[in-house]
Order: sequence, then C-alpha cells, then structure tokens
Amino acid sequence: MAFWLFKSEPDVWGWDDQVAKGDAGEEWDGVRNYQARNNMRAMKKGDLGFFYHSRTGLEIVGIVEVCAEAHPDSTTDDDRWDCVDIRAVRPFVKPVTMADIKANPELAEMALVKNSRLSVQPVTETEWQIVCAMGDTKP
DNA sequence: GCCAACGTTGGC
DNA sequence: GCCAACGTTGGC
Repeated sequence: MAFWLFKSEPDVWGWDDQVAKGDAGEEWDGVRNYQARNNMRAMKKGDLGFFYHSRTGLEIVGIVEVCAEAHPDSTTDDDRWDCVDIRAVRPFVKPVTMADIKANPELAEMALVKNSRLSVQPVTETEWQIVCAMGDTKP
C-alpha cells in the first residue's frame, strides 16, 4: 500500500466534482509531466491519496482511492501519457492547509513543500498519518 | 495579478 | 548534447 497526493485547481476540478462521480470514480487525466505520470504508473489499485486544492484553496480537503491502475489518457492521442482513475473516499473533517503543513517541522520534507509544482506526488506513510491526525480524519 | 521556479522546446 | 528562450504552474 502506497500513499499519494493529487493536486487540482478547485475551479477546474475540485473535491465536489470528484464526490459527484461517486464510487465509479474518474480519470485523473490531463497530466503532461513525466514525474507525475511515473508516479501514476507506480500506483496500485487500493492505494490512497490526498486531494489537494491548489491556487485558490491551498488545502487538503479529502481522501481518494485508486480504483483503476494506469491506462492511456483518454484526453490525448499521444501515447506518452497515462493516467489512473480515482474515487472519493471521505472528506477531511478539518481541511489541512498549506500553512498548517509548513508550520509542522515533521512535514518539511513533503513534496508539497519542496516541489510544489509537481501535480501528482508520493507521500510517506509517516506523513500520511500526521496529516490525517491534523485533519481529525481516519487514515 | 505578480513573479519565481521549473519543465520543455528547439536552434545550433 | 547544450543551453537560451519560452510557457506554465502555483504560492503569495
């Protein structure tokens, strides 16, 4: 079991949109970055991830689950780009903001802090536990 | 809205 | 294969 973080601008694709898709989930498409793609290719069905709102939200708002492993991105014919499907699992009781994360020295190594531009990031199990605790949310 | 950081592109 | 130019991202 591995842990991840998915980033999206909420006015483009937000948590509410993800929840609306229900258990069927939705492609995490549109990624055009090799590092992010490689992370998605490494995902296994059942892996969990944080759902983060960038730019106009700046907070982790929910937990998602990988419900389909990497397959071609249906929004392009370019076969370089794969994506996974994710479904909403549960919202954070208390969203964890970028400021909260930066204020916690134990989270200083998170990709979210060190490489904020990467849109699909790995999260360590330790970071996972800490962030869930900060959000009053079951891991 | 600004601008720094980063990734990608393309000419050489 | 290098590197300058360019476009995009995302925190502030």
